Amino acid sequence: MTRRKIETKKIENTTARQVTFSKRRRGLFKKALELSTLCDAQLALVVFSATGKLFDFSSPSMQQVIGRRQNLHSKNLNKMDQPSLEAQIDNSTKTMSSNETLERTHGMRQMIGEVLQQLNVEELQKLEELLEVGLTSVLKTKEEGFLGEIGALKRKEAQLIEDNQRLKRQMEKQFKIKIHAIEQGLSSESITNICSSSYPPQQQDNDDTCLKLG
Amino acid sequence: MTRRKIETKKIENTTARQVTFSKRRRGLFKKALELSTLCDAQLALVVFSATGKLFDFSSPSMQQVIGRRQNLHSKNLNKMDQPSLEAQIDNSTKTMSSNETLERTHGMRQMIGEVLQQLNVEELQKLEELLEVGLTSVLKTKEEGFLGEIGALKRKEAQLIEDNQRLKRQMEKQFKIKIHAIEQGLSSESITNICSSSYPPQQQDNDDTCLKLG
DNA sequence: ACCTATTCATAATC
DNA sequence: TGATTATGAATAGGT
Repeated sequence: MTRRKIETKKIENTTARQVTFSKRRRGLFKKALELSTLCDAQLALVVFSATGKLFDFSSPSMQQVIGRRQNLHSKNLNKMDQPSLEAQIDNSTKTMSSNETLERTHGMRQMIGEVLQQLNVEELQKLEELLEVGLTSVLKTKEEGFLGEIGALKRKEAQLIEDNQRLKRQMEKQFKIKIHAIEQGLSSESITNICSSSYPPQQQDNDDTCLKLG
Repeated sequence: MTRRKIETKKIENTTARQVTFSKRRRGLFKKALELSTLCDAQLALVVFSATGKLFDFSSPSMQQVIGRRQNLHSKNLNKMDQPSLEAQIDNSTKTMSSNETLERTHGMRQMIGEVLQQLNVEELQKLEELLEVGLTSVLKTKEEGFLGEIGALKRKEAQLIEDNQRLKRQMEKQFKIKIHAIEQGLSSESITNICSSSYPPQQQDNDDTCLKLG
């Protein structure tokens, strides 16, 4: 917002967008740090660039800030319908007689959210087995589905990138041929069978495109 | 940063701190929104004021952004080796700044074994249910993360398709220019049917693009 | 909540 | 990338 005002809309030019992203990201993280420092606030900031790179900052730990928010959130949900995690633990503690145990269990309640957040897939699966919960196969299936979709999209992306590069190379060739033809004073052979083309998919999966000339 | 520069340190005066918090919080959220809009970035911002009030913003959903980050995180952890649950808790403890939380978490870790020993069957069953609920919520977060990743890939794909189309249009222009140049020196018959296209589908999804020249 | 005097952030440019 | 700079924004201190 300086040499000229800019409207708050997606920047279409890719390189300009990346440059702006870098600059503004730095600015944003600086401001975030300042806010948390100056005002003693807890803060978590997570940013994914359009290219998929991760940037984050938090104070104190990401787990704590995110966890704190999720606790609040589940409390609010609790007011409405189903009993929250919290309520369930409270309920389970009612049967305990010893204050000591009660307090410990209270601590466990807080711990559960934080610890579970940190488990990776393997450990979650181990825990599931340990608890003899029968969810594993279902969840695995679901997860595999996501992984499959992501894999497919990535392959598609790779193909499109390849196509882009090919198109660019072809454009270069076209230029050269054109220049050559013009320089040579245009012999007819030079353009015989000059074109056979097929194009990458446009919308769904396959879409053939033919250049109409003349 | 205006009538006078301010040093980046906690503002001791309470009211001044609150005023600054309000002003800067607005600024920060505005910048965050701008970054996500201008640069097509995924972004999550969570702020707790010193008084405990929550402010947040995210694009797309908080679950998607946070989940995407956590998926990445556990992916990275998996690349190295399999840190035990214990090791992860130790590790996470290191990142915590608050002594209170640190001690609490430490205590909780020790507690796991002890408490579990003391629980009766009924309590164990309740804990089991509880953990199941916790697991479900964590896995939900994980799923949301996949959705975030899928969304990002789809945008990327759309962008690439757009680029492809633009390149195609440019190529078409080049052909026309070239043909025009040629027409000026050649009979029109010589360029009749100059273009024949073939579309050999190569893979499953995407056609290859190939111009045969000269 | 509103007002500036300043400092800061950053779009355009190279 | 990394600098430079002109300019628009954010905001500290004051009312």
